[in-house]
Order: sequence, then structure tokens, then C-alpha cells
Amino acid sequence: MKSGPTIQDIAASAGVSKSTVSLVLQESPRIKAETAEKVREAARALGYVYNRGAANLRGRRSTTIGMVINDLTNPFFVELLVAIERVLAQAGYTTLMAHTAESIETQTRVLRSMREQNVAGLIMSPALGTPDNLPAEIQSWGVPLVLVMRPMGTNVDTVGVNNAHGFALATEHLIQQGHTRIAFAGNRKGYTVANQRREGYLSTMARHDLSVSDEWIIDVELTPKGGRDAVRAIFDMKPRPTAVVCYNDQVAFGVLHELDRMGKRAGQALAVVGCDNVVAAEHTNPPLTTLSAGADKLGTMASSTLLARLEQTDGPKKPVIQYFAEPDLVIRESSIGIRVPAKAD
Amino acid sequence: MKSGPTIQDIAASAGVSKSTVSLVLQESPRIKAETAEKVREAARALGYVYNRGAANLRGRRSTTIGMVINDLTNPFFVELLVAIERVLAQAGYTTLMAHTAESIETQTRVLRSMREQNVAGLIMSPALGTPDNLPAEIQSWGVPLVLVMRPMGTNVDTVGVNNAHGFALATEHLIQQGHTRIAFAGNRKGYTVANQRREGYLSTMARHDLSVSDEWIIDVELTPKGGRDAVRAIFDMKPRPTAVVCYNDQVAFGVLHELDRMGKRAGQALAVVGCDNVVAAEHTNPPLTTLSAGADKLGTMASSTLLARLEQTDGPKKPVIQYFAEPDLVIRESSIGIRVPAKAD
DNA sequence: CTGAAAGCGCTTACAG
DNA sequence: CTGAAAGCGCTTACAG
Repeated sequence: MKSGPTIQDIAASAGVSKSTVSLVLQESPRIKAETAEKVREAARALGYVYNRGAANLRGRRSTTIGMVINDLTNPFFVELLVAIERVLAQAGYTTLMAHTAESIETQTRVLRSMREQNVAGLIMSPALGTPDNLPAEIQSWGVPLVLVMRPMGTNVDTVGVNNAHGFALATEHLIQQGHTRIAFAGNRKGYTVANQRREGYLSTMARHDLSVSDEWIIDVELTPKGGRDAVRAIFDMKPRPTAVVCYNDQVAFGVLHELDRMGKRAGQALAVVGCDNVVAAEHTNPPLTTLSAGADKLGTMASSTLLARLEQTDGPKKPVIQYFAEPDLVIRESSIGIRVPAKAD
Repeated sequence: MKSGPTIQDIAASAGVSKSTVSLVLQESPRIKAETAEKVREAARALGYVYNRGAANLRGRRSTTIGMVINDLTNPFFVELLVAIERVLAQAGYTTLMAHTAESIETQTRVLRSMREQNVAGLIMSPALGTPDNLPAEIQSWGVPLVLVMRPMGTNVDTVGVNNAHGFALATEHLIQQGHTRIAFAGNRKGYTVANQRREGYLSTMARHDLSVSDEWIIDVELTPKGGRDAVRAIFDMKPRPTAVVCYNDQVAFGVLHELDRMGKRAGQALAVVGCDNVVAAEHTNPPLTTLSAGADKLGTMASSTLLARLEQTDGPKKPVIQYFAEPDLVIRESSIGIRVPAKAD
């Protein structure tokens, strides 16, 4: 930890006061152009490095934003993170990222650490099982919070997806293909997102007067391993479902893999639909039909929402923003058994 | 940005000086147990939050470590990042992560930002095309640096993989299967890692007296798209290669996909080997034979190397550490056309 | 348009 | 075992 020159050194070298140096560094219009240039020149000559920590301490505001993600092994969240980081960086903020791996303990630890680091705001995709009162607690710290993907009540800014609508689309699509026995892989009772997705599926089945056997709603890990387990379960049922709606692409990948291992092909032996449209969904064998809400768009929305909250320093408190994107269904071979020509390849 | 209580407030509330409070917070043994308990109680009652920024400013040392990653869309780097973060967190450091997306400009920007944030050390997987003198420049800042995956000379701590050995293993394996015309997909002239991988392939071909046609060394993007392009190129050659060694798993995924699209199967029409053994390699159709150096092990090594450097405050400068893991070949169906039973499934 | 002064919330010798 | 004092590198009223 070497010290390096400070604004004091620049002031001495440029023959001005450190107030002036500070103002130049902030590009204040109050300083005459020539003076400013002289100061900048001195800073360059000395190899000056701005100490953001000291500035934050004195200025009482910070330019770092914390970002807490539950699962980076799911590429969807990586795409989201990249989008968020891009927008924040453009706005001049530094992003402090942390990964909780769905662990509440880790989440508690990183949140404390971020609070100690004095983050200006927080974007978080909460770990499964996060206590309901966490958003309120974070808000009581005076730190603006935006939730992504996983809503927790109506009192906190949230950017997510209309899951019920998406899973209705997916189910509808399979019914149009003539399927009547459709399973749902990835049930997770008690979690908002899982409930929304299951409801989208169930309500669509009901609307078409299709009955749903209990065993079709399959409780599995939300990973490729879970998808493999789901396929084995499905092929043990009789009569067995001819299609499956998966909780997300990770689960669907496991489904495709297990089918292949059994010498069967998705789209023929079993129609498969995923959710998230991660980049890899286009490259699976066969390519995966999946719901797309646009990680990039969601990430951009989340950052903008937080930035808006940070600008709004005073004045009447703006109302809570809750935005839920409407997903589209991207149809590929896994649900129809027919090759779909790739566009612009 | 609300202010919250400071050590001054705790001091007043506990009836001691702020020096004492500071020492208690640092768990100094110099403070009597009862006094310490009284202070902690007051801190709890006031809802005190430690201000790490102020501590770093005064203490002249920081507990945040910067981590700069070139490509988070490649799951290998995500696995690496997760391992690094875990170790650093255990050691009480906060990780400032940034993603460059292989852009030199972004890399320059995030490095400057991290320097302003006063990071204690830096772990970096440099973007392609990073100027040779960057490691020396960072070291001149007085910030310890560990390079991961992409070596840049012998004067900087580095954790990587013995790529030449790995690609020799991969090529050897294909030759053992009876292949004599073997292609290499993912050539990138001038980059160290690409050179090492190509050399491992070429030297093994030479050792077996197998000649290599120029066109077999295929220059493609290091993405699934590149893999698809490589397959098309291979099937245009005559006589055509019967096997391909891919730069990494991302390229190999594209190869598997394009083969499937052509109605062919990897392992039969074309033997395929990848590199990195990302989690998804186990779930592709067919499963992918690939080189494994252990992202977890590499990440752990990289963090430990940096932590060791940070401990060593003074004394004679320790010699540069350069560690290169020896990869293993994980054999799956894509290279042999035969299903390999998964272990413990 | 510029400077002197106070202070952000801590840590760290130093003294007792 | 504890306290008084100085100071880390900045910003921000305030004065001129």
C-alpha cells in the first residue's frame, strides 16, 4: 500500500489551494479554464490517483452499487449481471458483485459487507428462502433496493417477468401441437416464482378442460440433474405425458440429455419447453423451445430503476415501481420435432 | 445516505473513549473483557454499522480485492470466479468483480476504477490483446497482481494450465482411436494460450509421423458459432479429417450442434474433444470428451497466491510464483462413439 | 474566481 | 488497561 500523491501535492505543484484542485477534479465550472488546465497538468505529471474512498467519506455519498446474485451457474443470471453492470458503469458507478449460491447465510454475510462498504444502492436477486422481511430491513438502512426476477411483496421496487403469462403461452403451444397429457418439471412449493409458473400451466390446462394428474407435477432440483430425474419419472408413468414444461432452461437441458441417453429425441418422444432462452438453448441437440423475456432488457430496466431512485434525493417519495416483462415463446425443434431454420447464421 | 451512529456515539453511550471502541471493534486483547462487552452492547443497541471506507482511509490498507474476468459467458470463468470469491471471502476480503468482455478499453476502465477504489490486490484474466507491459504497469502501482489462465511473461505471479500437455493428451487419445486426419478448431495466432494448445496438437501429430494439412488448422471464433463454422469447413475438405480437437468447450458445443443439425452424431461421423470440462459438458448430446484442469482448484490456487503475497508485507521480496496445473482427459461419448456410464448418477 | 477551515469516521502511536 | 491527539485524503459551506 504505497501512498502516492494527494490533492495537497498537486496544489503545491500547481501553486493553488487544495480546494481548487478538488473543484477541478470534479470538473466544476467555477474554476477558470487556465487554472484548471494547470492543475490537470500537475496531476498528470505527478501520476495522481483519485482516492474515491476519501471522497465518499467526506462527501457522504458513494458511487458503488452492490449486486447480489443467487446463482451464477445459471447463465441467465450471468446475462442479467452483464447487462446491469454495463448500464451502471456507463452512469459512472462501480459495481460490487457477490454470489450467494442460494445460501441465506452467504446472502446475510455479503449484505452486511456491502453495507459496511457503504453502497449507494443494491440490486438483488434473493436466494430461495429469503425471509419476507429482508427488503424492509434493507430499506430501513436507507439503502435503495431493486429486486430482480424474484418479487417479494409490493413495497419494494421490482423488475421481473410475468411468469404466469409465460407458462400459459408455453402450455398453450403444446396443446396446439395436440398434446393433452402435459407434465410440469420443477415444482417448488412456496416460492413465488415457482407458484406463478405452475399456475400459468395449471390454469391453461383447466381452460382447455384438460385434467392434470398429481404425478405430472414433478418436484425436482432446478438443475440439469433435476431434468434427468424428471424424464425417468415421466417414462414410469402410464399413461405417460407426451410433453413437459420445464421450470427453466437448466432443467430442460437435463431433460434433453436424458432423452438422448435413452436413445430418444426431444420433440418426438417427448415435447420439451424451457424458460429463460439462455444463449446455449440455441445450441442444444435438438435446439430448445423456450420462453424469452430478454435478460438484457431486464438488466437494463433494473439498473435504470435504481439509478432513478438514486437521483431522486429529496422531494416527495416516488411510488414503488414494479415492472414485469411479458415473455415471448421462441419455438425450436424440442417442442415440435421439426427443424426450424436458424435466422441469419 | 443516512449517517447512522459512529464510534463516537458508541463511546458516549458506553462511557469510554473512541480509541477504546475502535480497539474493541478490532477485537484487540488490550481491552478488558468487561469493557469490551459493555462497548459491544452499546454498539448493538445503537444499531452501529462499521464504516470500512473510513477505516481503510486511516489504516492505509484495504480489504477489498479486485477481480477482472475476460469472459463470463464462458461458464469456465464463472466456475473460476466462484472458487476465487469463496476463498477470499473466507479470508475476510471483499471482492470487487468486473467483466471486460474481451475489450481492452473496458479493461483499462475497470482497472483505473479499481485502483481508485484502493484495492489491496488484483486477480486478473486479461482480455485478448492486452499489451505486454500491463502487468509491469500494475505492479508499479504497488498493487500485487495474480494472473489466471493467461500467462504474460515470467515476472508476475501466474496460475494457469499446462496447455501443451493437455492438447497432447487430447491428440494422443484420438490417435489411439485410430484417427490419422485430425483437425484443430480455434486457432488464434499470436496469443500465448492458443499457441500452446496448437503446439500440443502439432507436436503430438509430428511425434506419430502424421502430417498435418494447413487447412486442418481452422481459424474460428472461440464460441459455439465458431464451432459450427469449423464443422462446415471440415466437411468441405477432402479427404476430410475424422476428428477435431477444439480450443475449448464453447467451440466444441458448436461442433456438436452443427453435427446434429446435419443429422450426424459426434463420436461417429466426427470424433470431438473439448477443453475446460465445464459442467454442461456432461449434459450435451452426446456428452463431451474434454480436458479438465479443475476450475475450483485453479481458483483456489490463484486466491492463495494473492493472499500469500498480501501477508508478506515486508522482508525480502519472495520470488515470482508460476503454477501450471496438469490437465486430465475426461473421456465421454463424443470422441469414441460409445456411451460411457456416468458414475453415481 | 479562489482560499482557509472544518470535518467525514475511523486508526494509531504515544502517554499515563 | 484506557484516553487525548493527530491525521488518512478528500469535500463543502463560507468568505472574500
